[in-house]
Amino acid sequence: MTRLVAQQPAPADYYERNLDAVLAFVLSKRRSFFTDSELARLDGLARAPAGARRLLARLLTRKGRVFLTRSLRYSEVADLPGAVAELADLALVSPNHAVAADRLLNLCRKSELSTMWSAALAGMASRRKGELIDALCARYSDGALRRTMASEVSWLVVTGSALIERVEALFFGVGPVYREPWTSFVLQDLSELSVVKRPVSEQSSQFEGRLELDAYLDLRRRRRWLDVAFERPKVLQQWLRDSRDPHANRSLERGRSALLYSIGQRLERAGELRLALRAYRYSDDPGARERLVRVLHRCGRLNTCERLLAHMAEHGSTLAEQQFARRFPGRHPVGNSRVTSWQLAQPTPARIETFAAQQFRVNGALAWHTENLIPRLLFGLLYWPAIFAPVPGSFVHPFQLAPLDLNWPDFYRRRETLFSDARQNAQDSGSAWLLACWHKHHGLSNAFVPWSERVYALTVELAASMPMRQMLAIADHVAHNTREARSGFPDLTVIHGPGNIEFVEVKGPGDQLQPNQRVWLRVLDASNVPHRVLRLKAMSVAKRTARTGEAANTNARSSAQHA
DNA sequence: ACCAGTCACCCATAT
DNA sequence: CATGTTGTGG
DNA sequence: ATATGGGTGACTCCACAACAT
Ligand SMILES: [Mn+2]
Ligand SMILES: [Mn+2]
Repeated sequence: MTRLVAQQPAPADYYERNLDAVLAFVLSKRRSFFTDSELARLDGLARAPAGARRLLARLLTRKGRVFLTRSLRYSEVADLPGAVAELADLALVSPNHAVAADRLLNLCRKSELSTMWSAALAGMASRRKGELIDALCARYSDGALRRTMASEVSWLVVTGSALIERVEALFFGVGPVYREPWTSFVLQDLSELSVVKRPVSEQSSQFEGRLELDAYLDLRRRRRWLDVAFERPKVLQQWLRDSRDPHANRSLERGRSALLYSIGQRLERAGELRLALRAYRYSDDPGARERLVRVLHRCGRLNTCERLLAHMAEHGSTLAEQQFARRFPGRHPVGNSRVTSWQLAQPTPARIETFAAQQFRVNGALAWHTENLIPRLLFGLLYWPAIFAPVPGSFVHPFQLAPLDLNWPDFYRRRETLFSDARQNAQDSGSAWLLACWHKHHGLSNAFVPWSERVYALTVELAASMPMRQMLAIADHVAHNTREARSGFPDLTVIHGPGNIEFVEVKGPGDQLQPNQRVWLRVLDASNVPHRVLRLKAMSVAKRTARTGEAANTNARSSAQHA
C-alpha cells in the first residue's frame, strides 16, 4: 500500500479509504444512534461508486459547507457531475442550493464581484471586500444576489450536516473546534507512529443512545454560538433554564457545567450580576464556584460567602479550589519553595525560560524547557499498563489517546491494583526502569509521551539522575489528580551534575505564581523533590538608557535567598 | 489529559 | 509591488 | 515595592498557493 507523504500527491484512493473506514465503523458498531432512513443513506453511501465517495471525502476535509464547483477539481474524481448526482440522490449535497448570500459572495474573488455588479459597485473599488459584500446585501435580496451569481458560477452545498456531524462525533469523538476531525487521519499517517489498535467497546459509547448524543452536540453548538445568543436575552435565559438540572451522563454534565460557567462569565462582564450568580450557582465547575464566591463577596453577601467557602475548603473538587477557599479574601500564604533572584544585565529577554535555560547551560548544567511534559512523561511511562488497561467503557472511538474516564473522580479507584503493581515494579527496579518503559511502549500513540528524539534524550538523563522515589511522587500526584495535575508544573528541568536535579519555575518581572503552580510547588515540597522559583529582576531604567547601542551582555548576576 | 486549555503578558488597583 | 491573510493539502 | 485579579492574545503540524490589502 502506498504511503502518504507530505507535499506529494496522496494515493488516489486515500481519502476514499478513510471515509470507508468511518462508515464501516458506525454501520457495524454504532447503528443504534441512527434512524432507519439515516442508516439507509449511510448504507447507500458505502455502496456508492468510488467517485461519489472520493468527492464527499474531499469535501469533508475542507472548511465550511459551501464550495464553488470550480474549486472541486480532483484528479481522482473522473466524473464530477456524476459524483455530485450520486451524492444529491442521498440528500448529502445540493447543487446551487439556496444559502445565505453573503456566504456565497465571500467565495467569489473581489474582482468577480466588481464585474458581476459593476453598476452597484461603481466607485467602490478601493473598499474592502467585506464592505462590498455588505453593500450588496443591503441593496439586493438574497434571492436576487443568488440569481445573478448563478448566471456566472455554480456552487455545491453539503446538506447532510446533521447526519455527518453525528457520524464524525461517534468516530472521532468531539474534537477541538480549530481542527477538522478528518485531519486526524493525515496527522497519524504522516507521523512515523504506529496506530494503536485498542479494543473499542462494542455497544458502549460515550453516550447511551441517540438522545444523549443529540444533547451533547446541542451543548457543543450552544457553547460555539454563545456570542450570538448573548445578543438575545430571551435565548440566553432559555439556555439558563435548560441547563439547571444536573445530567446523569458525565460527559453531558461536564458540558452543561462548562456552558454555564461561560454564560456566567459573560453576564458578569456585562454587569448582569443577578443572572451571572444564577449561572454560576447551577454550574458544577470549580471555576464557576470561585466566581460565585467573588461576586457574592463584591455584593456584600458575606454570610452566604462564608458558608460557601467553608464547604469548598472541605469538599472542593481540586486542591486549588480548597486552597482558594482557605485563603480568600486573604492573600496567598508564603510558600516553602526556595526563591532565587537574578538581576538582569540586559533588557528583559522575550522568552525568559529560554534565557534562563541558556544561563544554566553556560554554568555547565543540562537544562530543558519542559513545563507539564515532566508529569505527563513520568505518569505515562511508569503507569502505562494501568492507564491503557481495557477497563469497560474507557475506549469508545478509534482515535482515542487516553481513557475516557481519565478525569472522572473514580479513575484511580477503578484501576487501583494495576497502579499498585506498576508502582511496585518501579520501586523494585529503580530509576533505570523509566528508560525500560520507554523502550517497552515506544511508538504507540498516546496523550502523554511524545516519542521524539528530544524527549528520549531527556528520559535518558532523568533515568540517570532522578531518584525513583521522586519520579513516583510526581506520577502519583497525577494519578490521583489527573485533571488538576495537567498544568502548573515548573518551567525548567535542570541537571546540575550526576544525580543533582531540580525543577525551576522562572518568573519575569511583574509575573507571579498562579494557583495551579502553587499546587505543584506544594506537592514538590511535601515530597522533597528539589525545586525553586527563579525571579528575573528587570534592568533599571538608568542602566538601560546608559547602555543604549552597546552589544547585548547576557551575564546575569545571581543572589540567592531563602523565603 | 477525550475536547478548549495553557501560559505569559498587560495594566489598573489594593496593600 | 511587497506583505499579510486565508484556505488547501499531505 | 509587591500582590492581586481581570483581561488579552499566541499557540495548538507544516508548506504553500491564491487572494486581499
Ligand atoms: Mn511556564
Ligand atoms: Mn514561568
